[in-house]
Amino acid sequence: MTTDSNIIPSLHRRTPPARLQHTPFEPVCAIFRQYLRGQKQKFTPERAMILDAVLRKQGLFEAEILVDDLKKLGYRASRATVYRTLNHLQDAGILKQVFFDNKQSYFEVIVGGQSNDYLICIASGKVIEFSSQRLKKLRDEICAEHGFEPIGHQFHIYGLCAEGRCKNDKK
Amino acid sequence: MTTDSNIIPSLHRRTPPARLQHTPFEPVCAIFRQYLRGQKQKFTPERAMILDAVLRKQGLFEAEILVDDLKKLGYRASRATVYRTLNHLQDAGILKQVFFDNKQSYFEVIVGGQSNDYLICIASGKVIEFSSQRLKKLRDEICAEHGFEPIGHQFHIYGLCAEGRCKNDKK
DNA sequence: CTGATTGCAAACACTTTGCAGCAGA
DNA sequence: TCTGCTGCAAAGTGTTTGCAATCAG
Repeated sequence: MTTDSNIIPSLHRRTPPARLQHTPFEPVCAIFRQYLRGQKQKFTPERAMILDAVLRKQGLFEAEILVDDLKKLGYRASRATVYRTLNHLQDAGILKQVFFDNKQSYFEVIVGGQSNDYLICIASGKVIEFSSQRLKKLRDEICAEHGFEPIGHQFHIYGLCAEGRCKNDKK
Repeated sequence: MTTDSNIIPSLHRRTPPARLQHTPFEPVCAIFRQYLRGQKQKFTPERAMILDAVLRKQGLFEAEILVDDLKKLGYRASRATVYRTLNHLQDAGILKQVFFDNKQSYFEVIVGGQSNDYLICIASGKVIEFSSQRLKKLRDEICAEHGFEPIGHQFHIYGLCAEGRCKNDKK
């Protein structure tokens, strides 16, 4: 009860330095553990570390960035494990995968299942997140018209932000 | 004026069989030629064949499928040329690239710049296209609120279609 | 103790690129 | 003729997978 070992599995695997110094996360951790239990899967230190790193992110992030983040945090987890865990977190309903381009995909913490929408500036690359009740309502109406049961959605608007408009004046 | 050679460049390049048997397309061809002219690029037989194949598609299609289509049509164009031409068609405003997953991207003829939206069944894989004026209006309102100038958008709703709902009853 | 998990590196699949030869304008 | 285009195959990239060693429950 004194160490965090009752929450986080012992973190000694093949490499020593990796270590979670704190109780990594709040109720999300519980969600993940419950999900894993249901799948007869294990809550390993690697998974704990990855979840911790994920929960530090704001908005969208790439898998590769997360790999770097882990290194910077002093955690150790192979690229393969990161990818595998991201998929699990998605299945657990904690993350959502988002597609913008054909190079890579992005992830976003959703936890509750809320979905965010984006304005993406094609000039500056800036991504503005927004959330709209009207959009959700419209979505449900459209689904109803098509006998479709919505689970999630993504709404990406491509264009120019104020800044991008300036940068792009040549065009 | 009797042969189509005044529209389509001679189709003899390295391999003989490839040949466009007909005037391949309507005004879209003109759009593409004009675009190419503006870019000091050439309207080659390969590009004509690819445009022809593209205009036969309905809805979304993958680049790889198009490569196959070309073979089936008796046209010959290397994979590289197909990919390069798809990019040009996109720049010309004839095609739009769409991202659903991290495996590949999809294309869709837009020609006018209209954008379609999709209901995607996560169980059956079915994709229902729809178009909504209300959505476009809402989009513009949202952009206005954020000082954003919209150029295009994609709206993907994930969920279960009637058929998918049945298939998915186990869940 | 035993099945699940990890790390590594090889495998993958889609897409892009370098280059030498060919061809549209 | 002079750019620009094509095909080929090699290179790129993000992601997945096979496998032996290792660990969580």
